Amino acid sequence: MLADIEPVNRESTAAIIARQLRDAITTGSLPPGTQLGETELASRFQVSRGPLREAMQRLVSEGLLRSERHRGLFVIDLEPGDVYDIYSARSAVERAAATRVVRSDDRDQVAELLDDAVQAMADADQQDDPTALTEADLRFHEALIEASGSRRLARMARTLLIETRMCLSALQHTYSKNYQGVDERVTEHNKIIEALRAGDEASLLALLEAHMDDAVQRLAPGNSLHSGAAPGLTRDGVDLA
Amino acid sequence: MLADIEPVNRESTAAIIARQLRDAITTGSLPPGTQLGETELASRFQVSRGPLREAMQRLVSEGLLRSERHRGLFVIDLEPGDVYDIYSARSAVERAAATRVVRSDDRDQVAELLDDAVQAMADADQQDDPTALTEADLRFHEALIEASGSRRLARMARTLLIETRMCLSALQHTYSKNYQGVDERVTEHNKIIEALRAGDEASLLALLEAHMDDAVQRLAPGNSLHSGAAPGLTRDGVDLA
DNA sequence: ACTCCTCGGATTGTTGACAATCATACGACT
DNA sequence: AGTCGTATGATTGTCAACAATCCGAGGAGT
Repeated sequence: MLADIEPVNRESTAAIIARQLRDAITTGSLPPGTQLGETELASRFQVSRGPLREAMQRLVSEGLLRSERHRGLFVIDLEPGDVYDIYSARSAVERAAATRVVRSDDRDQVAELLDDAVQAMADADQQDDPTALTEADLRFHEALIEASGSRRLARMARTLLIETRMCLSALQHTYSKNYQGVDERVTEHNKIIEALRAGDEASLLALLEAHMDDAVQRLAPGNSLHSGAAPGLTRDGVDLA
Repeated sequence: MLADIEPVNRESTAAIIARQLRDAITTGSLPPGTQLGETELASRFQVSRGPLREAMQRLVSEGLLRSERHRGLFVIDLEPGDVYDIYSARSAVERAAATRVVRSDDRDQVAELLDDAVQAMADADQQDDPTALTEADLRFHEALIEASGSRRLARMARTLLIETRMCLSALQHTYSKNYQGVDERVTEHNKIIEALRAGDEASLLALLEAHMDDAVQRLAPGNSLHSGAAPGLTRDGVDLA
């Protein structure tokens, strides 16, 4: 009857602004290294500097902004080692999510959601739309994590997926030229869904891990997920900023 | 020579206050459900409400505080399902950390750090000091994560370990009465170190996973990590708050 | 030409005051 | 008695002004 009409205002101003800032970083409106001028942003959001600063502090604690005292807040710069770090963390989070999903009863429903995303990937591929392809790819992983039903995994993944997008934008050149990998990527996703449907946990996790490893290989060849802890400033000095 | 004298002020006020708030939540000075009155806290920190609010927004985005508009900020209440959620997320994060450590060259150094923690656990056990025992236990896991060298894993783990402590405080009764498990716990940790020293990744990960599973069993029997996704409001309605 | 100093503009950090909302107690009405 | 409406106090949300700091330009001195 009168369900889900509960939320009146409930969302704080800082939360709204924070979300918009995240979106701006995600879409590239705020590229890495950008300083966030308080006065300008405040007037753009039609609020005072107070609520804006509160919102920005949220992104600082999420690791999307870095704060330099008396100097300002900047969108983080991704260094080469971060590619590995991000994908390593994503691998952990998504593995946990997959584990929870494959052990649940809704795995078939989830599999269908994932199918949709992969279908969208294939479509985007046929239309030569690399942006849509990445979007669909990430939607796949978002759906997987959301399906896990874990607030904490979802929160961690949100930041990681934004950072993933930042990586992809920064390495766009490397990525679009590496265009031969699309079939492989679609196949990998499909195999994952297959294992999920079959309830084959071991295969599912192995495939997922391999998938993440392939992804990091495509982005930063040489930085394997299997290559020991914290490669740090590894290979070439490609500045991802 | 003149190393590590670089940081002059560099840490923002919000960061300092946020840390203190985290500590207060960790130690139980701010129990779950507590409302954080701004005026009182501000005067206690000797700052205005502005910086305090910024700090609190950080904890909100970390999930340690929950915000109700026009009503205030409260320390989160842990519901029964959260025990599973927290340990499931921790399992993922620590697994990733362990993977990175076992593949690195410093595994022996790390193993020694972990040995210290386990030794402290044994000492605490002999002195019948359950608080020190848990502290040492958590120090073990903190050391493991820090050794991974991943900023992101460390950030995620920080929150999770605080929430773990909240669980332990809330379930103190269940825990101290379950006092028979100490030997088992020490043994589990030692086996983990052993596998790490041996460089046996498969064993290490299996042991770690089993260890986390045992932990959740001790705290919330019936909620297995192997029991499907999102048990949610599972068994008895034990209010962890 | 180079370095150092100084000064001005601009930006961030902090504060206290004001507006809006909530919670509680009290009283009127059915 | 019970319920609804109202007023009051307290708390949160927002703002604009003030203080502190940083950055760059310009000039004096070597």
